[in-house]
Amino acid sequence: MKINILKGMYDVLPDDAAAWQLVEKTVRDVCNLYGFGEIRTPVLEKTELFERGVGKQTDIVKKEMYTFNDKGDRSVTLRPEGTASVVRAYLESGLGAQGEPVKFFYIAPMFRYERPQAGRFRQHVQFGAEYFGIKDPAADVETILLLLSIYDRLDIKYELNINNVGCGKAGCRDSIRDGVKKYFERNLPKMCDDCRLRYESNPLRILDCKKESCMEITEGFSGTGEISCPDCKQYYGEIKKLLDENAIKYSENPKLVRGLDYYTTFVFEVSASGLGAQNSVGGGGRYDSMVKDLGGSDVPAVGFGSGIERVILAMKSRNPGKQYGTKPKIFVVFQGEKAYKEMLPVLSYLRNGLNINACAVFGKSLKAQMRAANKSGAAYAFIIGDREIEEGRYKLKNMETGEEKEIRSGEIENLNKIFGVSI
RNA sequence: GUGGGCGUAGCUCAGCUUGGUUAGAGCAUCUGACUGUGGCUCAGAGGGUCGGGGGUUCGAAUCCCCUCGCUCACCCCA
Repeated sequence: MKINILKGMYDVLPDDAAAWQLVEKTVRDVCNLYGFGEIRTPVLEKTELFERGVGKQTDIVKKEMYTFNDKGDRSVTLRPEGTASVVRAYLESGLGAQGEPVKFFYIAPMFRYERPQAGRFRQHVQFGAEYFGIKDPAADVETILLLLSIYDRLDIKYELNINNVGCGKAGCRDSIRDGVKKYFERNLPKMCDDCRLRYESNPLRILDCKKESCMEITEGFSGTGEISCPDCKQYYGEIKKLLDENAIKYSENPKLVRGLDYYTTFVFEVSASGLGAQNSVGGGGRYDSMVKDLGGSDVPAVGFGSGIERVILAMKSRNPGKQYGTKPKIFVVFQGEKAYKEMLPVLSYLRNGLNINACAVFGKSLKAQMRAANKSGAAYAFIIGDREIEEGRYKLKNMETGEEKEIRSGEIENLNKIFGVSI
């Protein structure tokens, strides 16, 4: 009986792995340039970490977590998002104790129990960055610059949306919530069932409703930022000014609300095309109260997360058919018993001695080996036959032009010079 | 959790409406033409529990019921 993969999971096969490696390398390179250090946290954490960090009222915590009891009867959860774990590690490591800013990045799998669809999985990999210890609009903008630099290098076309969702202080968020409720109060009978529920549980989410009837009503809403406290307004205004000064294009979306409760004042979302019904490749914002909520001191922070599957979808839709993998340089083919014995030593020498990407197949006729060489896309076929061995030479065939040249067996190390093979 | 679409060869699919020889095609694979040389062409070959179970029928890929899976969308997110 064949066992197949779990719903919402996928295997990355070699052809795709090349694209993954490119994304991962780009993330590491750019994060290093920006002074963010890699952090690797466990996949499994105490359930409470996410309940407190992400928020008990969020969909993620309420219905999407892979939660179970371990053998010690502790409730544990497969990480559904990156920030809470990083905050936990930040506190546990004591790296913030000197009061210096701390900058982390990660590339890590996340788990959410949802119904899969295009661009959405139960296990997906996010890269993200978290910037602790500085509350200054420049830090927010620098974080955005980091994310957009990665997208630029990967040749993704994107749009940046930003909003001010207010902070937790001095009734700021509360007044926004009240303002939203007040605005929708009269129209409530005309709105969808979901929104009527949201009105009580999480009024801000009404702004995000995609039902046409609700959107029409939302149209006239001034936006969350208008109602926020003076501090938030000022901070948000400075971010916009810095974005302008740094020539970062963005759209203000006064209705942008993120599904995670921990964001304060500034949120952003980056959208791209080619992701099915989804259009968000990455998002983030400021979360100035989470460190304290998780038992630390009052440390401000800003960060983002971005889904690698969606990044790759966006890359592919922008460059259809592009190959990210490498092809063998030399395909070694043989004919005869003596040649068979010489195969592995020759391959080893090409690979380990000359550092050439070399391949071969066994148990096939010469013709079949040549077919395999052709299919592999190798630049050269290196032909070893008993005849060649007796005469102390090999043949090297250019697979593109069909041209064949000879090389004496003692001079393989001169492949470069003799044939102009670029290695 | 809700709703639509789809499960036939390794892959992409036709056949199903109106049940009827050994279930097809393209691509891929293998072999040969070319006995030591790939791509192009031609000839041939292998490969199927028709997702699974039950029912109707002389007869089911085809009709009915159940079930499993995939997929897209909603909700929400990356």
